Amino acid sequence: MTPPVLDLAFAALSDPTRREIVQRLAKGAARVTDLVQPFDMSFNAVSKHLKVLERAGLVRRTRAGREHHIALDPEPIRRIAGWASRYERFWSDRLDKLEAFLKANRKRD
Amino acid sequence: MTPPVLDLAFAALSDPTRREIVQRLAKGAARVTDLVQPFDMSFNAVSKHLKVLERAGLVRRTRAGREHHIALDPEPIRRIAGWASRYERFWSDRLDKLEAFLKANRKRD
DNA sequence: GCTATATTCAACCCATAGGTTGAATATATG
DNA sequence: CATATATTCAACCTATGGGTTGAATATAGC
Repeated sequence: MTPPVLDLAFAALSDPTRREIVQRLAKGAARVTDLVQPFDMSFNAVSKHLKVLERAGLVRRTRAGREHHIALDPEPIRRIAGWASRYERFWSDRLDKLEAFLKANRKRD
Repeated sequence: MTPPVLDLAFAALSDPTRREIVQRLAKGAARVTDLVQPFDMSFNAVSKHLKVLERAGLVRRTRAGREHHIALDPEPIRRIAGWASRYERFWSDRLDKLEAFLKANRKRD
């Protein structure tokens, strides 16, 4: 049973619009309207993207009157980095590995 | 124009079955049949997952007769790690950031 | 050459994703 | 109070995802 936290985080970040929002939020929290502004897309579309980010835990929402303040929560990104780091060892010697495999499975003649 | 390489890699890794396949491949290349075995799922379903991983560049396929040998290409994972590392700074001081934001936007009375 | 094995291709199904538009809701402000 | 602003909710549309089954294709081995 893999907890779905990585599922949601990876899925949320697979959309370029959402990654752009995350990047924007790295510079500081913002209101929904502020986040809509750079995009050529309806307000509602961005609002939906924010809900996806929120569900994935990448973003926290605090209501202040009629305004919602959206702040980055980098914890899921940290989890992703942790997951990816398991393959660091690979980043240097993948060609060696492939070679070794091909050698091991070479037809014996 | 963000090249879609991260889109594809993040999307591919959002599925737990595919992450499991990647993990399995970290131990060495394998044939399609070998990769199907651990899953309670049709051969064709796994074959489709492999195509997704291949399209995302996470996996390389070399045909050897009727067998296809699937090997991990960790480069996209490296790219993801690079993307995520931009938020490392955040991993320690996000609470400070949130606090600062709330303070800055506190109603003046 | 015939049969078994490894694999993809194609068609289909249903759920979800990403976008739209048109309300509804809640809070500010003159 | 009336109106403008900030935001979600709901319904809809089309495309894609993940799975199935049933071929088709290519290679291996007797």
